[in-house]
Amino acid sequence: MRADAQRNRELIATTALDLLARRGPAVSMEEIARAAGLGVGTLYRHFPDRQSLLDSVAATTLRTLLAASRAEQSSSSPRWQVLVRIVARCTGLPLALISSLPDATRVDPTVAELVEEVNALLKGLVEDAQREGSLRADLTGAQVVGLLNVAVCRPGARADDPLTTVLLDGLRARP
Amino acid sequence: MRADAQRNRELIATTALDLLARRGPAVSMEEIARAAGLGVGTLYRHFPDRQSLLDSVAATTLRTLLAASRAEQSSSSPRWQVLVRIVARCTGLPLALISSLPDATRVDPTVAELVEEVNALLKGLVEDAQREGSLRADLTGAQVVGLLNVAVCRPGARADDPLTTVLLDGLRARP
DNA sequence: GGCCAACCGGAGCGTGGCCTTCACCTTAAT
DNA sequence: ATTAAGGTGAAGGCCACGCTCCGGTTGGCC
Repeated sequence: MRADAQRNRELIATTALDLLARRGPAVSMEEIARAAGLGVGTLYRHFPDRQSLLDSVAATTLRTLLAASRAEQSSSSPRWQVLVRIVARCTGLPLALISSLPDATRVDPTVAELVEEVNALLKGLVEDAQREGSLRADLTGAQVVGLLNVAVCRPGARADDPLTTVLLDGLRARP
Repeated sequence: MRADAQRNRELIATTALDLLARRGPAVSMEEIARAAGLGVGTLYRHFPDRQSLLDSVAATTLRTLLAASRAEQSSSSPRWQVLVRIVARCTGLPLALISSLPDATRVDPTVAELVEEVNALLKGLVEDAQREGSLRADLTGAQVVGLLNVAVCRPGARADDPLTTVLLDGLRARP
């Protein structure tokens, strides 16, 4: 593969991720192309169609997140700290957008599996934190993961958002 | 006006509000018509175009909310209780959707003014609660109103949502 | 009951945006 | 210099949505 081709392929992926995170899942191919400083045709040279581009971005992002989360998980820090760090990593990622907004039947099986793994890891972590006594115990693991999804994986979210801060404080166990 | 016409007009308004709250601001005229058990033509008999229907729904909703909020505000309850009750009333209303999602220039001036009034009232209430010592003081009134908007006025939100509960707990002042 | 105007229905038109293609041009690599 | 891989963006095709319109229906009134 030619050097410029590889550069452009990565440029497309990172630009698409950025736009998806900032403007939501409805970004058009032309928007991505313009933001990357390329023509639309170039996008189709690298990805057979729009869905493939989205799936590729989602898979890469999820794999990175999963690896980082596993590393974080095997640390000896309190589970609460681990959870906070993972949440910080997740903020702004278009995870919920990719996993739930397009009807769940059409998603790439690889992506679906990765989403499942991330959710399972998060759920386990939440329940561990509850056993540790640092996270409020009046919600199920699935509920916590669900509310993190809608609060944290929304377009434009940032790790130092007031919403993220307040939400994490609200998840802390009460004395 | 004939009796069935008035019934249908109200049916359209309530159905549209319900769908906007549950499915977001992109609901089509045909979706609203189907959900109301009517034809599309009937919608256009009562509202000249889609925007008018949305504006009408928004104005009615905002007026109701504003009246209820003012009543609540003049009660003698702690400001925190007042705020919680108003938030409960707001959950699920497509307020942010109507006020911010369509570019702010095209909104009906009446709606824009009502949104402004609601936001001002909320901001004042938040600041009063901060002075009262019941609401955390490390955020500006505008920030709190902003996060309430995205958290509470999202499609599918409910007053007993885990997210709403956790968020309110996170807004409580710490001992 | 009978009349009429108001009302309802939903197929269909026009439009705009979006994905995708393709014929031609550019450029990296040898 | 050569050549094949890569890039371009205007044009095509498609689809969903807003909106219209006319034939059928229904409520109000004498």
